[in-house]
Amino acid sequence: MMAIPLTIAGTNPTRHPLEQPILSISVAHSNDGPERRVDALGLSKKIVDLLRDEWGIENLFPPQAEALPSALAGKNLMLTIPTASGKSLVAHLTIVHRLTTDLEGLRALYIVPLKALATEKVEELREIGNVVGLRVGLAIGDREGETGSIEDCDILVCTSEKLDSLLRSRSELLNKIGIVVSDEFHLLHDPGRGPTLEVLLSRIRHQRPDAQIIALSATVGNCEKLANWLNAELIQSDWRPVALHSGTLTGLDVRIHRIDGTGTEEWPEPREIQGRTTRSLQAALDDTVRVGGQLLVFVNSRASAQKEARELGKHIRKKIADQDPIYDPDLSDKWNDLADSFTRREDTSAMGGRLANAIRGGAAFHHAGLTGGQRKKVEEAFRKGDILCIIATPTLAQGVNLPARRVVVRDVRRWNTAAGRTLPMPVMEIRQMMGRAGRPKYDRVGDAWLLAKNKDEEFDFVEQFLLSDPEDITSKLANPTALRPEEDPALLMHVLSMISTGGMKDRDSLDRFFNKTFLATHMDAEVLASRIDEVISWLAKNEMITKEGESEEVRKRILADEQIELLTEEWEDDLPSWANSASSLSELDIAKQSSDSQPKLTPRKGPAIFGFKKASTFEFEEPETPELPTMTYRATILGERVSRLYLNPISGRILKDGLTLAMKILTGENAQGQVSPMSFLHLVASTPDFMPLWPRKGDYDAIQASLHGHQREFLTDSFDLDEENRMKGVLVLQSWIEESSMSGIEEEWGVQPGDLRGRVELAEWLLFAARSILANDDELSSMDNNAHRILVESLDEIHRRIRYGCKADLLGLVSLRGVGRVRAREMANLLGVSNAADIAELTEKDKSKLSDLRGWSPKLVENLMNTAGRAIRRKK
DNA sequence: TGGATGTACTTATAGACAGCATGTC
DNA sequence: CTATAAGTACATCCA
Repeated sequence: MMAIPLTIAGTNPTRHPLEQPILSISVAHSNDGPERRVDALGLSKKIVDLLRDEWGIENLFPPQAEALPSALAGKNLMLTIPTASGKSLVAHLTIVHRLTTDLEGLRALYIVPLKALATEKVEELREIGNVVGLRVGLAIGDREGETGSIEDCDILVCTSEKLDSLLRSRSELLNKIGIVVSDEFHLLHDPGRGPTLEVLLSRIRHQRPDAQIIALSATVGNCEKLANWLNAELIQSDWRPVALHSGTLTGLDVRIHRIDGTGTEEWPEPREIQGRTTRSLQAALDDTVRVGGQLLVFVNSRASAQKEARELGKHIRKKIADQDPIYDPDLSDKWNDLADSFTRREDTSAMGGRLANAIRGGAAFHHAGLTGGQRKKVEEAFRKGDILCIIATPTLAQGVNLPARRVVVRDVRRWNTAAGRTLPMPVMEIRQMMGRAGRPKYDRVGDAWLLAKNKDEEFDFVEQFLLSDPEDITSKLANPTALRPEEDPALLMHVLSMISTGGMKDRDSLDRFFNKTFLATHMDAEVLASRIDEVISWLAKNEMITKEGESEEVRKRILADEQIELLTEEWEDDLPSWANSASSLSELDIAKQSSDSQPKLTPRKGPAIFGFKKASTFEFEEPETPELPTMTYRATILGERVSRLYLNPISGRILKDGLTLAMKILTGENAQGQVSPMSFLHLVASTPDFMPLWPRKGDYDAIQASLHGHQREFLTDSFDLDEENRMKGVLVLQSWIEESSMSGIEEEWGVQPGDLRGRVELAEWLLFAARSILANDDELSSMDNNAHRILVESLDEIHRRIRYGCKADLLGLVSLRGVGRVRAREMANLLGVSNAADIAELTEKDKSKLSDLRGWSPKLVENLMNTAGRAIRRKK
């Protein structure tokens, strides 16, 4: 039962200039489709009651009605329907129903791409899980939630990376998994993060072939292919509970070119909104507020978001001052209160000030330069209807659910650093932004307009973004243009993880595993095999794994599997089903076997036989011969550490080399070098897991000076083209641990609060990783036990300094609850205290001195002394 | 006089996952 | 490799 969306795309014969819109109506479902009543699905009464009484749901939307019977029956499912049309309800109901009936005692995984989404899903699932006694746990990077919740819960909501990471130390986590939901499944396409999801799903299906998979995805070009890979029934629909009128805004002219909805909508006439032609956004805002709605504007840079927010805020203030009836003057007070909350003492960033300014006019901007807290406040204010408009970068579209009556997409192109120019954004992303228009339960229809400069551009936009299909999704697990294994970090990372903690310790197993990934559906098997060989050889050369020789046991297994294969003739299938995967061989495997007792390799043909071509600047290596299928591997201590720390193996290598050099410096073997906090910051900033910062024109002098002045302290000599960008990161982190204020760093380096926060977190993670690699390395500790101990302690110290953003003398204070870098410094300066014991023994005079400080109440001082007292007792 | 508008030139470019163990100002 | 818009400094216009 597959819903094929019917798209009527009629075009005007005189298409240009566009006097009439190009028509495209999507109608996906008729009303006499599958049963739509919730109480007819056989769900438990408790669930039906909750849906009716708490969530107000008695009837399903057509796509839900279509998907649920299969889902409840346990079939794999791929759902590609627009956001806000109730995808997750299908997943939620399937989970709670099956876990309380046929899958009782088993568990469910709900995989999402963003931490914020994880939190949102946990809340939804808890509500429904509570009524049937299912516990919901959360596993994301910064918070393990309630202790033990990962083991104890029935439903685990997690980010893909966190789950991948958890499986490296607790693979038994999968043992009781009965259902896996993969939300925002189209992210498989993302070069940075898609491979993790791909490997994760492959691994789950390998280990739990019977587990039900539910993939929730935005509309993509090749959804059949993806569904096929997942062995899933495809349900595809453009149906939306709130109709989406997508069109263009050219000057003041609004034309709708596409409607997605229930299929019963009327076609709106082209119209002209009121305002000035050169101020389209202001006109759009006025028009939106006039009908009582809110506006969401998408732009392609942070600066643009801030500028438009500033100007729209100013526009609104002016309208209110002019007593324009569109704008309610009473809102101003609310806006001022909200704005004040962004400029309190603790929040004195230039960014907070700009945000507050815009908010005084009822508009706000939203992008990743804001801190998590600032972003959340903006989202909250918009959701409550307190502010009228958000101008955002595209993040907002793929994050938490934040719909608006109307969306205007101002920019459809985006700067691409790799290409060095702007590129049109993917159709899918544009559609996701536009899809934010229309609030369920409040709006009958949502409008989404692409802002065009003229008719020409309007015509292009319609063709390119409104009427064309979204792009195909391809695997990013291997980089087709890579020349060296280093250019395939995803493959490096996941091959290492398979060997080290994934239980695949021979070449044949690896081959089988990767033959079942999505990558294998569109990469030549021989190319893939030689890529894996190259990666294995890199890992061996870099001391992450060792080759343990050929295994007779593996040889027997291969032969046995071949027998089964021949008997069942499964190999005729292009895509053998996962249930049989454990005993099926691809044609390649068979070709590699010979009939005599010892399996021998047949050399692979074709240009890819030597895999990565070596760039001439790198040392020439002997041509690689393909690995024997029976070759076995073992992870080294370093390899295992790197895998568990979730590091890119290249980062692991850089850290290990840097630490080795540091040891040599400490033992005197290397007399030129020096080890300082800068050494460690530079080391972690040199890894590919660290994200550099873009220097501004004026930063280069300071960066160059440091690059030369601190040369002796560097533990790694990366010849990276972006070493200046990395050095900027180092200098910003340096300012942070020297206790520069947020606004100071912002001023000096042009780094926004969210960016600083991000780099601090990265450095914290990588310093921890460095410490962990060092502490577990026998080779290094045997060089000199004392030097080793000193080095571990220095890494510890710099790790804590980064975490708290302070100099070393405050570390005894900031470890106390309620004390951060600012309070610690104030106390140290005023009273000369340096640890919990000092604080516990404050005299009355000290206490009153402290209370006199701005922001210090007597109550705060009292609490602090109690905390210090408890900390001391705990130590004893 | 102050705000809005225009011109020529320079400058900058979206985002966010991972360890570990508990709490900022 | 074919961009685009914000920011800056300064000029001009208008109520």
